[in-house]
Amino acid sequence: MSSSKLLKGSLATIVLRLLEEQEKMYGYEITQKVKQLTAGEFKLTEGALYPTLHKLEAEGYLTTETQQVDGRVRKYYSLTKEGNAEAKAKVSELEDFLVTLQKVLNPKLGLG
Amino acid sequence: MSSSKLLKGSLATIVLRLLEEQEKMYGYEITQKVKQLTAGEFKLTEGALYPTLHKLEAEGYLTTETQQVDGRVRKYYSLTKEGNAEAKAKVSELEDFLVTLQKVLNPKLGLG
DNA sequence: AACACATACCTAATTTTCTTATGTATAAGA
DNA sequence: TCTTATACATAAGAAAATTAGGTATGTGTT
Repeated sequence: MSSSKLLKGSLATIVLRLLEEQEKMYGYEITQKVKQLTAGEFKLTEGALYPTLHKLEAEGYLTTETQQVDGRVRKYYSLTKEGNAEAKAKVSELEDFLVTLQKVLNPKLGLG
Repeated sequence: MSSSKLLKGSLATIVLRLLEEQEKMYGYEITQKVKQLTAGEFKLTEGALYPTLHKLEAEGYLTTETQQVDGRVRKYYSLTKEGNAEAKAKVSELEDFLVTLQKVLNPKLGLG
């Protein structure tokens, strides 16, 4: 994920989250979805995305099926049962993290 | 920073932010402050912190002064003028990032 | 036809940033 | 004396990105 090099470590969570929303997605589609959702602020690079997808598949969180569309191959990813649980866990973990981060960035809010 | 291995890339921002709040801090103090602010959820390790402090100093964002307290050395860090600007910039950048991240994690809120 | 651009996949080298594991040294408390 | 806390530091390795390439098809433009 590019454009600010922040939040390294959240890409897998983002992918899992998107697949919760949308049953099946292919790699390129994911890059476009992120671009669209963030108005171009996150530019998910392929060098980051594909290895992440492969890793999630290897870990048993995603399954794939390949389709031919207009002569081009699309590899659709979807959540396995374990992937569904992992998605919930990871998103929850990330949200907790963001709340905690706010406590550091904005100490006064948390301590009165 | 430990305990969830998330948000790699935000440590420098956190350090700069804390030094905005408190004029002078030394390394160990920063680890304890983060621990306290996050109720132990973030465990800032020394292996991550010290190199970050050294880097920020090398970049001209921090200056140091050493003090002897109870026979132990403390190396106090404070923001330079450039460090002050960098702190504002980095915190702002991180906050923007978090807002954008929410759009991905919670698409429905952003798109109606 | 030639060319650029979008679609669609992929990997490898490098860099950044962390974790883990050490090492040094002093002070305080059991 | 031994452990824990304070206080600094570095080095090896892992994780996760960036950067930079590679292959291939379709579409639109000149």
